[in-house]
Amino acid sequence: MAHHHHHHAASSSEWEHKWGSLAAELTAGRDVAKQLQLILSFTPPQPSSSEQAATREVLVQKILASYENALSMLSSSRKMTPADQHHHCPSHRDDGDIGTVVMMTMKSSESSPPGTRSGSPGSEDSDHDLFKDTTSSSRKRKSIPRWTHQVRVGPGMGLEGPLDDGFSWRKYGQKDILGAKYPRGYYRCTLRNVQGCLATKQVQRSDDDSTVFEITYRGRHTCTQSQSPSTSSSPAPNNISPRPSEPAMPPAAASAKDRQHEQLLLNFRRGLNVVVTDDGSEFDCSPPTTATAATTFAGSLFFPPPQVITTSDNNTNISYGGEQSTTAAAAPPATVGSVDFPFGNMDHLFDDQTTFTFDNSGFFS
DNA sequence: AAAATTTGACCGGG
DNA sequence: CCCGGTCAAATTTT
Repeated sequence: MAHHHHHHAASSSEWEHKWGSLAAELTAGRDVAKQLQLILSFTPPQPSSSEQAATREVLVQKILASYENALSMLSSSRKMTPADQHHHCPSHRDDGDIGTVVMMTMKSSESSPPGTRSGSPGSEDSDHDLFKDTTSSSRKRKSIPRWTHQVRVGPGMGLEGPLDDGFSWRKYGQKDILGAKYPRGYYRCTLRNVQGCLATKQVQRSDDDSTVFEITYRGRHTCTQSQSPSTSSSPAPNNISPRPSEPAMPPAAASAKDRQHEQLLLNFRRGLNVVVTDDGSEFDCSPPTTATAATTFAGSLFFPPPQVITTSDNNTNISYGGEQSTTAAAAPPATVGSVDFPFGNMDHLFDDQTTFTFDNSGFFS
């Protein structure tokens, strides 16, 4: 009954494949757990059930800790050697959960040299971020914030996923990518010429799973996009992909700013310190040493108050400390990660003396 | 008619 | 020179 396929090579890749899927799945779980934690933190304090609130937090924290531990174990046990460009589909959940964010990756200075593998975008991660050393003063100056969502659309269902982030895009190009089965579509914010919003995104259909889209965003919206989602209660039936080899066709839906905030908060939660120059390019800055003021923000736990540093260079430095994280004592992710903070050109919006005020939703004003 | 997409040219980094 | 990202004219969609 049990097949003992222990062919050295063949099953090896399969093993790696499974391994990658595992990592991806874990990462996804962790992210979702983080979201839940976030949501909980936003929940207004219920005096009547303060105990339950505490319990909930504890529970979520345990879940998160489990994920973190599993991930760290996984990564310590085996580091994903980029030997083959095998692309693993990130998740196999199907319980009616369609059109969901599967995974998000953030890389600033990602280089894709024309070498062995660069064909498959989204160099697999699933662990890297925790151990990124940011402590080095780091003056990388040139990288435009870039993060990738992997989105899966369900057949026959209206795609409500982040394929539509609530923003309106205009396609300005399409390119065949070497080694990719499907062309890559280039989109930019419709209000580029109106408000100078430099946000762009590119959509790439996955090579093997045509239900998976890799959406890479570059730059953050500076425009005041209308979220106006409540136009009609009955969302028009959107055809998902009319023809093959067509990357994506985002309809229109809701929650623009919500999503934005959500993402921003997620970014925050991962711990970061960011600098934005007037150029629009981002700039790493030294981690905030004032971890002493680990005040509870947004009603509860994690991130310490933000630190806004404005240089005389008309550059705006927004630095954030890492998370305080009360996770299991085993794996303290107290390391401060470096994440790009994608603001567009804030030059128009702020002066070098503008004071940023972060509200509960993580945004500024 | 106006707005959005298509598609080859163009351009810059590696 | 190759590859990927963008421009812009032509063309299609609304």
